[in-house]
Amino acid sequence: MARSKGQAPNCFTCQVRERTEWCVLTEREQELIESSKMARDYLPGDVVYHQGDPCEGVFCVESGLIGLRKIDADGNSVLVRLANAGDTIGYRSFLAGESHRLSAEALKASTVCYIPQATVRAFLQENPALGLRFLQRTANQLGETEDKFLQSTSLDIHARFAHLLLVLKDRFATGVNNGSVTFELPLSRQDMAAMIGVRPETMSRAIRKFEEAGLARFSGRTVSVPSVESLIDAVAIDY
Amino acid sequence: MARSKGQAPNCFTCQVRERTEWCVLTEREQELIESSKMARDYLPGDVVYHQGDPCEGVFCVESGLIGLRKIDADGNSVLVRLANAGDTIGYRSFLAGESHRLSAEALKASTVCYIPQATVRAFLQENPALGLRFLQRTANQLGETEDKFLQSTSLDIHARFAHLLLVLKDRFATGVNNGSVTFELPLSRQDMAAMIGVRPETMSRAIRKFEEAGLARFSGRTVSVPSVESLIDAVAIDY
DNA sequence: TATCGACCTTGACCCGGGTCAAGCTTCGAA
DNA sequence: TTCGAAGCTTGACCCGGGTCAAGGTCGATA
Repeated sequence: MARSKGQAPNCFTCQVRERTEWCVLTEREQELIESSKMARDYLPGDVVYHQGDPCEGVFCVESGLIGLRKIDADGNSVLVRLANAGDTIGYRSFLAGESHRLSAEALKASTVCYIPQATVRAFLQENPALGLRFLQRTANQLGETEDKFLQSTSLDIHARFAHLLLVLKDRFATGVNNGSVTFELPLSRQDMAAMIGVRPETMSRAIRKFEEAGLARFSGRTVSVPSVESLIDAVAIDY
Repeated sequence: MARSKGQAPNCFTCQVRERTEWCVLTEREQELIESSKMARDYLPGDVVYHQGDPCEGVFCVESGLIGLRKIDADGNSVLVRLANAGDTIGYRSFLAGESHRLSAEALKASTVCYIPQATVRAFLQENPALGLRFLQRTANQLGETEDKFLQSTSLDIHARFAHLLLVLKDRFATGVNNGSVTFELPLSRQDMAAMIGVRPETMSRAIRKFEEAGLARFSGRTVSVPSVESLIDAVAIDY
């Protein structure tokens, strides 16, 4: 499981602070966070929190990659969202005043800071800007999630898969060479399958189709997309 | 289309004020809203705003029922959410700083107040409590929408339909007589079909199945559910 | 009162993708 | 170095629900 880190990371030197919701805090408030937060390292597979756990604070990903997943009664796990460095997680449940609806699990080795409930609550009360940043973030995610729902009923599997690849590309591709991209998937096939709402068998078949169509090449977790344009077309066009 | 109302409603006498996010405003702030807002009446079918319209403020439903729908490229319309008296709508796009992603249309005769952008923006900046209320609301909806997505891939049509009926019952049923409920649907079959992600033909067949199974009786837009228990079972059990 | 257009229902057909079963690959542990 | 478990792939089969087409119902308008 997770271990405490040798040298604790520090919010002032945190590489991603500028890109988080917390950047609107004053110097004094940042000091407060610094003194109340706790940082830990997680290895792939380590769990940050379990769905159903009471929500006692929020977590800020300093580095690595965290997967948020829902596990249903039959044990099927669905990857709902990915959290990069800079993302704050667990805040939805915190804000809604519920226990965690999702589990958070490290997909890559990660460092995550824990910020206790009382600290967050106090900041939200006194600094409207922080709440507004979270409000904006939550509103955006709500829109995205609504779209995802609409897509799941209106688009067929191939379109959804193409869309997923485009999203993953934006997130994980380092560079593009005249339309062609290669990147490393941080996900198992099963997770990808669940993300677009299909069975693993169907995911396999979709991958084969994409290879045959020349839309993408898959080798283990490495994907290369010769033409991003074609992928974009595949979202819309039924072939 | 919409007409101005003879006697403008007033936020102080507004029947639903206590149940809205706005109830955290101070007396002075409520006066400000009162002076900057505009109320209108809408008849069924009237449009409050269209998807794609720039978002220039938020709307608060004083009475009636508003449907929020998404219309895709092929003209298919999907009812995404219902807004009762007391609900504020258009705030998601406002908060995310986008144009409206959905259209709002009166399903029953309704009175809706318009609160301009500048007013809302000012309140959010100065009164953290208002932002927190919206934050809580948005966080809840995000959770619900995520669940809806998960259900759309894990539950079959009958389970989803049963679930929809339970939700509509909670919203529109006036009373329950020892397990049996009768209520009036404010929706067309097409809208119900779109809500659970199926075609109208499939909705028809599902209705027939439910009648045959004795789960519910449909007559026009009137539904009666002899046993709420059985409906709840139908969500989980595959029959 | 007749007509038109939405909306709803029903039947027939078909296909996308779920299910089941078998074999393969990979990787970690003994 | 082998073993076993988990994950991935492939094939065969089948069924839920989409699609197409043909009425039916109802309310609004002339």
